Amino acid sequence: MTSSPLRVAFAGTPEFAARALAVIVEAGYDVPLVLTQPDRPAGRGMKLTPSAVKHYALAHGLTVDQPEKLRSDEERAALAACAPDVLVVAAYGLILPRAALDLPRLGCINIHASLLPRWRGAAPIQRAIAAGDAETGITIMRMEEGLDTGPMLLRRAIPIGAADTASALHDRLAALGAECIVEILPRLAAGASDAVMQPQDGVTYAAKISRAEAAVDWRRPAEETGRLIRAFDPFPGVQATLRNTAIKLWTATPVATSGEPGRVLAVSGDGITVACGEGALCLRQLQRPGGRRLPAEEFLRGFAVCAGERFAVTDTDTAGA
RNA sequence: CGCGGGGUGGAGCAGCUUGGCAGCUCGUCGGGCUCAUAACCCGAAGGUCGCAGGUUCAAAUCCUGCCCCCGCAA
Repeated sequence: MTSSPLRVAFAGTPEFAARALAVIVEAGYDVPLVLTQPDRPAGRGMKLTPSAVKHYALAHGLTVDQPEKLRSDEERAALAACAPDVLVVAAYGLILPRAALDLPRLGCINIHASLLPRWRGAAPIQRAIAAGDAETGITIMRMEEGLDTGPMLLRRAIPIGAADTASALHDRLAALGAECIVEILPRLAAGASDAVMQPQDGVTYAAKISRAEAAVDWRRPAEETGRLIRAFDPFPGVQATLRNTAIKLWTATPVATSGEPGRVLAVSGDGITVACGEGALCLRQLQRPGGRRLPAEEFLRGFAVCAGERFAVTDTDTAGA
């Protein structure tokens, strides 16, 4: 793109990373190698499925390497051989050992979907929504051996809307991350060294989403559960149990009434109002096993719910049976 | 061959096990009633029962193949 086009190797796996790769390619950089995770069994039937990054790379004639890890010289051979100026890493899912970090002439930089040092780690988008953060953003940083601890090159914030789901926020952050990476590459090529150390205060970690978190706890405040539902949309979804049937909750808005946690307070085409530990949630979009997400009105046609019924409050609570 | 549910008027579902008139709730349209009123009553329209083949006097239902959607799991 300039007199000395950068050789930009890329490492990433899901859709978030694919967006960044796309703009790097479109910006005209020489991308000699794309690293992505090995094809994994995924989806129904557990068919071996290539990552979003691999999909893009192959469609654009890029060279792809899919090592299990990057610990051995052999696994790093392709990366070493392509002699990149810089390695851009985005949601790759593999630890880069020092030997890998030292390979590119200008080092490795990472696109992270949070305002570091808040939400270092695997699930920054979901954690930011679940915690009720007013804003989040993208941080481009130089990579070190620590988990998302490197000095920051660029940091850009966006607001989190009151109705934002992880899906919606992911898309905006992916676009922002893509913007940021093509903004920073020329500066890096010009020898910029204006990286800022991350502050020691305000460090939090965004743990991976665990299965257990997907079960709704009606004893929690309605506001908190409402945020969790948005944070876990589309994956893994927040699950409730009524009459022994697993029901996923997709859209829910906190309302001011209250009652015994799990108790159905009101039912209308507008939604199903369920009491929480603090306040209540009006469930507006639900899904039962084998079914699609449905607006409350349509859901109720196939699964009648009456005021006074009670959702199971814990895993061992059979009241919802 | 990871496990499982499903495709039936516009929407959501039942019917399939044990083959025998296409059913329910909602919506739509027409009429009635007139403070149960986001109600009630009467009537009507609207469906190649996912696709293709097979068995049968007869298939939404049983058999075979295919397409599509979804839950679990990862």
